[in-house]
Amino acid sequence: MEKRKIADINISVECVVFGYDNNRLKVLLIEQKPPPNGQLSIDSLQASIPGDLMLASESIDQCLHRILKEYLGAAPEFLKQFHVFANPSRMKGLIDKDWHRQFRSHHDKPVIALTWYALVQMNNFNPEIESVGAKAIWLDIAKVEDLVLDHNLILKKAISELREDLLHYDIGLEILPDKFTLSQLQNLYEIIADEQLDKRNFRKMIKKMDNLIALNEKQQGVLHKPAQLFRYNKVKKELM
Amino acid sequence: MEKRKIADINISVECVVFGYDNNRLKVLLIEQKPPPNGQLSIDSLQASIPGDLMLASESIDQCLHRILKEYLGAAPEFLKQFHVFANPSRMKGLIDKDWHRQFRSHHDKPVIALTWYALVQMNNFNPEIESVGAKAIWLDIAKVEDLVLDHNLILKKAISELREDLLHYDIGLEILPDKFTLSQLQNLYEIIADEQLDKRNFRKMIKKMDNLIALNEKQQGVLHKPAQLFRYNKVKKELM
DNA sequence: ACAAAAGTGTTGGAGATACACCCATGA
DNA sequence: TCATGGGTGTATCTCCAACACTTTTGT
Repeated sequence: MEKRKIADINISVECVVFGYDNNRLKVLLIEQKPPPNGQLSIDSLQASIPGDLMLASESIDQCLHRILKEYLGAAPEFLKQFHVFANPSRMKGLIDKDWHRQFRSHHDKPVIALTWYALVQMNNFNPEIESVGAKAIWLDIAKVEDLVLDHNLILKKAISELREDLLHYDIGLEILPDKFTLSQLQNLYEIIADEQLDKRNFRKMIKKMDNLIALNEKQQGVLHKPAQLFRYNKVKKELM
Repeated sequence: MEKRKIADINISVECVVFGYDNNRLKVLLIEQKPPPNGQLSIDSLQASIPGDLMLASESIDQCLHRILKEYLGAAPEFLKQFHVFANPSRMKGLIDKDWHRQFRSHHDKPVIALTWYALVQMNNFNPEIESVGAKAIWLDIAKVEDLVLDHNLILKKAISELREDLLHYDIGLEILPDKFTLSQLQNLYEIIADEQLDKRNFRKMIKKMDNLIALNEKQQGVLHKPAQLFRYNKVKKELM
């Protein structure tokens, strides 16, 4: 084989984590804290999607789980890889390069990002704690502003992937609290599908699911007729 | 940031190229020729999917196009990225390692494969020529045997991806010759979907496509009633 | 005339859509 | 008693699936 120079690049793993609370679809974002040594040239710190470069000691999967452990405390059950971001211009601007040097690596190697999205029940995870050097926050997806690098694009693509997956997986099982009302479930579907649904038709549709269980229990403390609570009968499904 | 060792890996780009001929779905495979210096420890050379490591001088896209140029002579119009193969065991066996050292790189770094599939009109490409050090052949997908590394898995995943995409893209437009009969089109759909279709229902379905044009032309030299020929009205579609 | 594939419509059923009123609770 | 969201059934329409015979050509 002729002599040739193989590309020297880094791999990053990024995971868009979705949660649901108070009738809003939320995404987990990381705000880095400026380091004490103060070498930082970035004025206003933009938030990022949880992620990191893959380390020499780990596989892709291990890297993904390390990231989730760090920011969520544990790995969610629902994880799906959805895209590769390899556009050379994804880390072009000076601010992006500063951010990357500061929080990821001093190398200037190109980075190819492998991206997953995760669905979590927000009450089972408590990332509101501040971890070392970073703060995790849940933000309404409608209120996300400028993120670092191409993370807005990654988020956008994750949402569109989630939308496509809406009818293929039991999204509600993964993201709703253990007990929920049918209106909550419908609201979740409406947010993800980005369209209004007819209440009666929606109920006909979801009542075909045989893993949806009606409980002998009702909402409490609401200003109207209390809704019946439901839960999912959790059956493990295989993801690819 | 603490000191930490970033993973040192290589990226490979692999492209499963599908063609259609004589009522058979075909895939382009590469048979490497043993090099003259004879350092090869591999007895029977297995075929591989066209691909290569990404080089330092190129982007992912450039790498993909270099590979397609080398084996096809040109880049197909339809290209879709479909998966990332990063399982550490994908290059585990001794034969795999030998093959990789011989034809890809002497490094023993882990390789993450980014995979595309392509659809081509076989009569517009002529890869039957022998390029330097390798021979390209079209093989009926039903007759593919052992490939190198995890390329059987990559092919299998490509086929299942193609199957899922069958109803979302005009597969026939990309892969059939310019003029074709409705029976050819139906046969193509049947091979990909792996099920028999009803002729009348199929025609009802595909005649909804407004980019399918009936020609004033018929098949020639067949032993039965000659079929009408059709073509697609090519309208550029955007892939993601 | 025969062999071989081309070409062509209708019907029934399932599933999706559209739509409006009464109910239970807390304030 | 009022405000709020919870809960329910029917009629229509659209789409899909099943199904068989006639036509045109070459030999």
